[in-house]
Amino acid sequence: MADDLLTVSEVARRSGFAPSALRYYERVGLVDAERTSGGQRRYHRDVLRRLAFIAAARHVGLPLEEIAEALSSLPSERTPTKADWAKISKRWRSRLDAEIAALTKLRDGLDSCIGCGCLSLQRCRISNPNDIVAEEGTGAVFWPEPLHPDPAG
Amino acid sequence: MADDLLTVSEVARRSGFAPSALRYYERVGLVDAERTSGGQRRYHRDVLRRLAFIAAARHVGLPLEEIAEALSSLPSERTPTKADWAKISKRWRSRLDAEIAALTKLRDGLDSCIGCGCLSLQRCRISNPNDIVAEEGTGAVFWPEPLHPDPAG
DNA sequence: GTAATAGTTGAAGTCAACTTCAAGTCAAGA
DNA sequence: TCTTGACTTGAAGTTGACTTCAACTATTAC
Repeated sequence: MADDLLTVSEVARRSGFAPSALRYYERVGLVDAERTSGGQRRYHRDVLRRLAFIAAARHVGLPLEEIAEALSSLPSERTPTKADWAKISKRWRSRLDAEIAALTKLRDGLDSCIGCGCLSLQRCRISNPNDIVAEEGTGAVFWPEPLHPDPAG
Repeated sequence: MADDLLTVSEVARRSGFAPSALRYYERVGLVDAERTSGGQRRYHRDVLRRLAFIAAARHVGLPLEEIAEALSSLPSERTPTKADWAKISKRWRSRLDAEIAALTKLRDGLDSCIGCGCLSLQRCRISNPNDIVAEEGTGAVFWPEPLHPDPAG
């Protein structure tokens, strides 16, 4: 432990992820680790930053695949620099902005729907996603785009 | 079809949900339907409003269970009134506000984390959820509360 | 050296939210 | 009446993100 590498339980404790999750993340390529001669994992400190990023993204419901894609822009050999992280930050800002916008739209739409008393299903934005346009045969929907993946695949 | 009840395919078309999803929602108690003498489903128009609400909530990643709980405050027999929906709207406003706040915090935290150059893992909010407090033995995390369910149950 | 604790693997299980399938039944128009 | 398309069911399959298990091996403290 005088070494600056971390054991799996230490990483688990400090990242908040279960060891089984860490192994899973390694399997799918989200993080990696060195091995001792005996085959046990030893993590670089950098992994904590990666895991914090993963936790943040998971927390708001983003799928691992998307997270992996973002992280793939980080260099694997050297410790990522500020510029490396800035690139991810920039890309994610618009992603998060979109999510925030969708939620705001839902919240305000819900409010205005109730507030305006338009319970007739005729022109209410929230209560009438496909209904009006159904006559026109379009599949157009009120929502901007699917922000979360279809859980059923 | 002169009747004011809707067939499953019509509801599917107008709500955007697949028939199999509608059956599933019925099984778990999110929607209900009458039956013809032959056992086929016939939906009241009200179901479209319910389904629009479900679609909206699913769209932003909320789990069916939470949606079911919200909908359970609606009367099952009579058509829900403005006041009924207002109750849901009110409860959900704070839920959505929390979600929006979390995303905003993440977005701004990500920005400031990169912006401030604090890549030392010492005091960066986003990069350091558990790490600092780990020494104090707390499991405290930067994030306000889990907004999305653990996919692994 | 030895016990206790921590770690390893692969396979299988779990959960939500559905979809797909097979085998059949219903409803509506010509 | 009869055919065609819509509908029914229960059971099993799917996906993502893990967890749990069993059987075993490493590391560490004493």
